[in-house]
This record gives sequence, structure tokens and C-alpha cells, in this order.
Amino acid sequence: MLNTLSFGLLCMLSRGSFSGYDLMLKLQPFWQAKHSQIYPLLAKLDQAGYVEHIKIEQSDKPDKKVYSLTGKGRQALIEWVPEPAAEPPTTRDEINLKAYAMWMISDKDAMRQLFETKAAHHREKLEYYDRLLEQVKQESGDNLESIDDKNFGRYILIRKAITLANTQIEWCGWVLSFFDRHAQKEERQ
Amino acid sequence: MLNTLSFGLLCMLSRGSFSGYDLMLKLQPFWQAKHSQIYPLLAKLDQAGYVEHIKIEQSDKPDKKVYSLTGKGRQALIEWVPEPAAEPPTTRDEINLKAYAMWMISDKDAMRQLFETKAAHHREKLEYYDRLLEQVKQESGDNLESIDDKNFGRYILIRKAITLANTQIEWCGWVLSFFDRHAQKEERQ
DNA sequence: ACGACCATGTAAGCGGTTACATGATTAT
DNA sequence: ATAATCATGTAACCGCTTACATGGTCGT
Repeated sequence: MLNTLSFGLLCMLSRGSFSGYDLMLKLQPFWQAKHSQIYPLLAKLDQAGYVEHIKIEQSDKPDKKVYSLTGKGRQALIEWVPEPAAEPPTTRDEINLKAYAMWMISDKDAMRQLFETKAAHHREKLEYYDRLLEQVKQESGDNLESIDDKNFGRYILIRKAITLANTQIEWCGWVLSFFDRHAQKEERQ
Repeated sequence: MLNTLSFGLLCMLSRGSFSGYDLMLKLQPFWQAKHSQIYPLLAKLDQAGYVEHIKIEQSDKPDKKVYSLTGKGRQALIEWVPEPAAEPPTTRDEINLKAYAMWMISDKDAMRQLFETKAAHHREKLEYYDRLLEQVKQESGDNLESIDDKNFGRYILIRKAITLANTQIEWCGWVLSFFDRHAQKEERQ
């Protein structure tokens, strides 16, 4: 049986034909995977008949393999997609652990820095997803907010990423406000 | 060198002494790990001198090993905690993949179900974290909102989990509203 | 009776990261 | 010069999940 990453690749290929490199870039925002995991998997899916590829020779860039869904691949996808998703989804953020033990650290400024860089990372992500949203809007226009649109899924995912990033940024700001109050107390003494 | 899960265990032990079973339960909400990963790691940390344990014999329940931080463990922790966290944090939610390919699925009611059960799971999590918050509030009282408090880290993490769960629930509701509009359009025809 | 909770462990196997390997083009 | 982008692959290793194994108590 296929694993989740395989279905992730098939999902991307449901919307067009792409090289392994392209698939990696498209998949990254929604399911982290390195090229060293993707290339061998694509070869396996190819052998098993879920995808097929053609070689594209390029003069300015390296040659590439462009993959497409086969009928078998499409069939496997439309059976998998409506099945219940694995719960709970996995999330692993080191800051959760570091926050838990922060009471041991006397250097509060170092801890403050952790939350500031965390906020900065989320602001970067937010900018990225904002740009993605503009792209999708230009592609689809006003038809986008209909579940029949081919881009609807991509649209709602980008929207989720944006609201989650905003929530994280707000949370970091809220935490940092405690550090500010703490610093003011120190000054008065 | 120690891996992240090891530091996760040390973080939990920074706040008290716990059995492997307790550590698993405490760690779960912030860093998913099964007992089969935790027990051997604790033994390794024990051998390497980062933690130590005493055997507690119980008559009503199975005997257990209660672990505590050693000086070496505490030292390793206070060096690790202020170091920058690994970026980006990993998140893997199958619904992200399924949404991407939902345009292929003609059975929109099945897709609707996916978002409804997703919302239900987040509501469950929300209830769990609400209860945790009440616990922490009772333990710490009003002192809680000070970065010097031992419970401050736990407090802000629970707060984050609550706001993120709320954002996810709202997003699911927003997505479901499109399904409602779609269903109404169908009816008119 | 049956399942859930407490409690600890081992073993097999899949999933995922890091490092090794190559190499042209373009931008700073 | 140096780094980034495009492009594909392999190998070693660590992280993580699933399954196997045991066994008492408590609630329904």
C-alpha cells in the first residue's frame, strides 16, 4: 500500500504535470519532504503504474522528468481523498519544549529573543502565503470561492495558513508583552 | 549528543519527578511520542547520567520508576533552552493534501464530512486545553501572569493551543459555509 | 465479560534527515 | 569569487510507529 507522502504527490499531480523538483516545491508548504525522499518514491510510483514520465531536455537548465497521473493513479486518489484523515495531525515545535522549561533560565533576554525570532519566522511565512494568495486570485478571478473551482482547495489552504500564521504572530506579541512588563519592573528597582 | 525528544523529557523533569508513563502523558500535548520511544530513551539518559530514578513499589498499581534530573541533566538543559529553536517546525495534516485534490471528487457530501470531523476533533482538543487551563489557574492563582512563575511556560503554551484550536475551528466553519451555499444552489435547480 | 487505566519493556520496519555526488546558469 | 537556482539521484543513519508481551485493578 501507498504511504501518505505518495498520496501527497498524487494530489499535486491531480492538478497538472510536474517534475520531481517542482513537486517538492509545491508540496513543501503543506507536507514537508526532502528531495531525497521524493525522487525514489516517484520512481516507485512510476514502476507501480500510478504515474508516468517523459524526459524533457533543456539547454539552459538540467534535463528533467515530467510526471503525470495515470488512470490507476487517478483511481487510487479518488478512493483515498474522501477517506477520513489521520488524527491527530502531527506538530512538533521546539519552542513548546523550551517554553516549558523557561522558568529555569535566569537570562530572560535570551528567552525573549526566542519569541522574537519565532514571530519573525511567522511574519516571513505570512508574506509568502500572502503572495501565494495573490497568485491564486489572479489565476481564478471571482470563480475562486466556489467548491467546484479547481483552485478552491488551494485557496482555502492558503487562507488557513494565513490565519494560523496571524494567530501565532499575535501569540508571540502577547508573550512578549509580559517580558516588557517584567523589564519595566526591573527598571523601577 | 541528545536529540530533541531527550531534551523534551528533561524539560518535563525540570518541573518535578515523574515516571516514564507520566512523562509520556505530559509530553503528548506538546511533542507527540509513544511509550515505546520514551522508555528506552529514559534508560539511555539514565545510563549517561542526565537523569536518575528510584523504584516505587505499589500494591494497587504496577510498580514504577520515578525519574529526576541530575546536575548534569540540569546543566545540559539550561544550555539548550536559550539556543535558537529549529525552524520551521514540522506540521503534517492529511487534510491539507486531501483539500488540494478535492476538486476531483464529485461526492461533495463526503468532502463536507471531512471538514466536519476535523472541526469536531479541534473542539475536543479545545475542551481538553480549557480544562488544563483551569487546573493551572488553580495551582498558581494570580501569580501566573509573571514570567518568573514556574507555571508561566505551561500557561502560555495552553493559551497558544487554545487560540490555535479556535482558529482551526473557525476555518472549518468558514469552509463549511461554502458547502452550504453550494447545497442551496443545487436545491434551486 | 470487557474495556480502560496503570506500567514497563522489546523488535521490526517504515518514515524522514543529513550527507555524498555532479554540474551548468545566473545574479550579486 | 560566491551563492542561489535548477535538477536528479544514492547511502547511512536516526526518528517514529506498530505490533508483540505481561499483568493487576477498577468501572460498567
